[in-house]
Amino acid sequence: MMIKAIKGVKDLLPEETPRWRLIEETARRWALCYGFQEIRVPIFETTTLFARSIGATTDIVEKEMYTFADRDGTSLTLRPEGTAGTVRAFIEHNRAADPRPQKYCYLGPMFRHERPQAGRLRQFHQFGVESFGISDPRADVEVMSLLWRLLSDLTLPGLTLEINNLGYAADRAQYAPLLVAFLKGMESRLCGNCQRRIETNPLRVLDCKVPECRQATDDAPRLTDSLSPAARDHFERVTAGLDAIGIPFHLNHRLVRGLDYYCLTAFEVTCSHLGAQNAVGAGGRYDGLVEQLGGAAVPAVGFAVGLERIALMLPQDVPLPTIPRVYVAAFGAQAVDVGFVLLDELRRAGIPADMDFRAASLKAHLRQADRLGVLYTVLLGDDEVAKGSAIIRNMQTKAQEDLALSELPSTLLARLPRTS
RNA sequence: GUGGGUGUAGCUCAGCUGGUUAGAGCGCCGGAUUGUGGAUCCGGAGGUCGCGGGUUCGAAACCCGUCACUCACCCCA
Repeated sequence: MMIKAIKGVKDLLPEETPRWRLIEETARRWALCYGFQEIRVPIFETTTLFARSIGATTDIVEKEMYTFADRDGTSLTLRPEGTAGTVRAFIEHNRAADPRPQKYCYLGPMFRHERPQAGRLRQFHQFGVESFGISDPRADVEVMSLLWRLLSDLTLPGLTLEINNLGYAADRAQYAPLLVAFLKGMESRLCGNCQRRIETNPLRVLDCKVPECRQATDDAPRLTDSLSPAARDHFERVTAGLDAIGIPFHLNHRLVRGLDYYCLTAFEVTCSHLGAQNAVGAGGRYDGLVEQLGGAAVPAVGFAVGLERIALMLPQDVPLPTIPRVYVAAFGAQAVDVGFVLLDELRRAGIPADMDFRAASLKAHLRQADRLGVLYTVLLGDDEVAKGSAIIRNMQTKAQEDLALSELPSTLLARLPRTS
C-alpha cells in the first residue's frame, strides 16, 4: 500500500517553487518597504486563543480546527489563521511598551479542516500584516495600499478592492434588529441558507450569492444609516485617503467579514479568474481584539492573503529569476576524477555548477547539460587532462575554446551574467 | 457534513451497442553519429485499465460496493 499525502495538502514540486518564491519575496519586499517587520510565531497554540479571538461560534472554531491533546492533556490547535498568534505574541512580549510603530508581517502555513476545492486546502499558506496601536484612519489606508500594491506588482489580472464600514459593535447591535425585522418579512423569498442565517448571522444574508436573495435584500435597511458619527468620520477619512494616493476601490455595503473581531473598515480583494473562492485577500480593523485577549486597549488593522489563490492567478508567463549555470562534462578514466575536483572548485568560486554522475559518455553529458538549460558546458576528456586544459562550450552559440584548467573558475565567473 | 464529475503508460487522453495479443501524442531508453546537446529518421522499454465483488462463454466497458482525486454548496484567505 503506497503511502500518500493526506487529503487537502499539496506537494509543491521543484517546477513550482520558483513561482512561490516570487510571490513570497514580492510580499515581503513590499511589506518591508512599508515599514512592516517580519514576525514568526508558532504554528500551534493553545486552543482557547483561537476560540477567544476568532469567535467561539464561527465555523472555523466550531468545526474546522485541527485540535489535539498534548501529553498533559492541554488542548492545542494548529493555527487556522495568523492574527491570533501575532496578537498573543504582541501582548506576551509587551510590545505596546515599545514607542516605535508596531507593524508586523508574517508568512506561513495555516490549517483548517474543510472539504478541499479550487483555491482551498487544509494546509494552506497566508501572508498577512498587522498594524498595532494606531487608530488613525491612515493606518487603514496604509494597509490596504500595501495589499493593493503588492498584488498589482504581481500583475494579477482582474483585481477589485471592495470596502465597507462595519461600524463599532454597538452600531451593529443597533442595526441588527432592524435588519432581522426586514428579513423576517422577506423570509419566503430567501434561500434555505439565508432563512437559517436570519438567526445565526443576519448580516451575512446581504452577501449571499443567490440572485433572488440579493434582489430581496436590495431595499433592506442599511448599516450605513445606523452608524455613529465617529464611525462615519473614520470611514470618510479612509476613503479620502485611498483617493489621495490613487487606490481604486468600490464601496460594497453588502461586504461582511466572517470573523468576530472586525470593526469599522472591512475590505476584500477579489479576482475575476479564480473560481468560486474569488477572495484573494481580505482584512479590516479589529480595535477590540488585543484587549479581548488580555492586553491593553490597543487598536489594530491588518489583512491576510491566500498564497495558493495568488499562485492560481499568477500569469503563466511571469518572468522568473533564473540562475546562469555551468555543467561539467567529464568523461574518460582520468577525466572523471579531475572533473569532480573541478566541479567543487567552481562551486567554491561561487559558480552554480552541476554534473550528472550517471552519465559516462560525452553525448549523455551534453544531453543532460541541454536539459538543465546551462549557459556553458566544460568539456573534459582524457586528452584535455593530459594537456592540463579544458574546453568551454557556449551552449547557445556552440562556440568552444580551450582554457587552462587553472584559469577556468575566474574565466567562467567573468563570463556568466550577474544573477537577474 | 451535502451534492455533481472523473479514475486506462511517467504526463495529456482515445478506446463504438461487452468480442482476439488495450492504443495515440508527448516524454524516456537505444541506434543512425565508438569525443559533441536540441532537429529528423529508425528501433525499443513501459499497463494489477483505482480497488473488491457480481452478471456473462467473454468486462477497461454493464451492476453493486469501496477508495482516491476534482468541482461546487456551507464557510473562508
